[in-house]
Amino acid sequence: MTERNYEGQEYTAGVSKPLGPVVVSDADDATTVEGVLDLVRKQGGRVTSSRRLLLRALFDSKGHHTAEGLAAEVQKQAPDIHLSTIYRNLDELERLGVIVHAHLGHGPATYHLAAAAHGHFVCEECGQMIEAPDTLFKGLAQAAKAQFGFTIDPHHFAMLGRCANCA
Amino acid sequence: MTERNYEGQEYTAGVSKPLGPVVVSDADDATTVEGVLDLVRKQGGRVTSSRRLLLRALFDSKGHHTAEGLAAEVQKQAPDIHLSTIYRNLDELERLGVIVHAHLGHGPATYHLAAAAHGHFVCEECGQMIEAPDTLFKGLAQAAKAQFGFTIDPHHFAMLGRCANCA
DNA sequence: AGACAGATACGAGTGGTTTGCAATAAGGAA
DNA sequence: TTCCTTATTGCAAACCACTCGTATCTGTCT
Repeated sequence: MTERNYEGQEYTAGVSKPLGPVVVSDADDATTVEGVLDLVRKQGGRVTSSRRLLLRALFDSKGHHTAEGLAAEVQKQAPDIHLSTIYRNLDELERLGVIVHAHLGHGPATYHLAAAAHGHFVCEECGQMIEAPDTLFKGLAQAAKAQFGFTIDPHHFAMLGRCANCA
Repeated sequence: MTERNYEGQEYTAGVSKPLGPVVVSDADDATTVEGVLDLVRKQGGRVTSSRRLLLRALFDSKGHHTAEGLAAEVQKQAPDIHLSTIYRNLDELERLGVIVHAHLGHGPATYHLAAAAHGHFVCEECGQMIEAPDTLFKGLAQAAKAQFGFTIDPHHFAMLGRCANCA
């Protein structure tokens, strides 16, 4: 079946975790802001306020965020944080496997937590986006594997088409 | 970002069409350069040399072409033809349904004859591109339709993943 | 041949992202 | 605590893939 091809570790799906007071978590627990920051530190990275604020924004609203949107969110707390810093941190978090980005159309990329990875159907007419469970791609995954030895990653680019209303 | 080679991929699947000598075709026959030019004229457009050269480039090598690649090809014959003219003509030809464009990765879009439309699998590692017959997407199409009423168009964005070698 | 609209070359602008660099600051050592 | 190293930041500029405004040119119709 289709799996993440991003170089991250495994994530248990659907875990929800109280944030609570800032307590240093014990392990490689990438399901909280502080857990990820531990991971960052462990990889030789440094815990900075832009990093923490960015993670906060990502964890607070687990939807699809553009870099610009995240910057705006972060800048509510710290207006000096530059868009290029956001991009660099997003790259870093993606490298660590904490987040992934997807392209839903011709606009900017969108970022979300890797744990919430899924496919996307986007209507070419009205732009409506549907989050598609991986099970839908099972047949395609098998066919691609059988015919070409190709392992699909259905998360990265949206599948375009027409939604029920527009078709 | 890894370098990708969209250009020069061979056209393997689907319709293959003899070009034959340049003979003005009789009807809406979009399978030859002159046939398309007839269509252009019929739509109120004008037959210009950049249009003809661009079509020649598209018909001569039926692979995936970037705008830049096509410009280079056209400019071999007529160096003054500007990239913006290529873009405007590609738009026009797409509007007429003669060509389509696809996004195979993070680089520029690629254009090819609409008659040869197909899905694409692109390896995230090595960039290899596989042309996927539409039949492969049948299961996904049915599932998307059944679950969301969504009609997929599997041609526009590539399906990323890992090829047999890189997996 | 003349008129008119569509097409062109050129250059400048745009959106989204990346990069070079000097200044700053995190985190370990002393 | 202070020092040191080097990761990170802010800023400006560059970058890529287009897109657009405009004056000029050229098919096409008459």
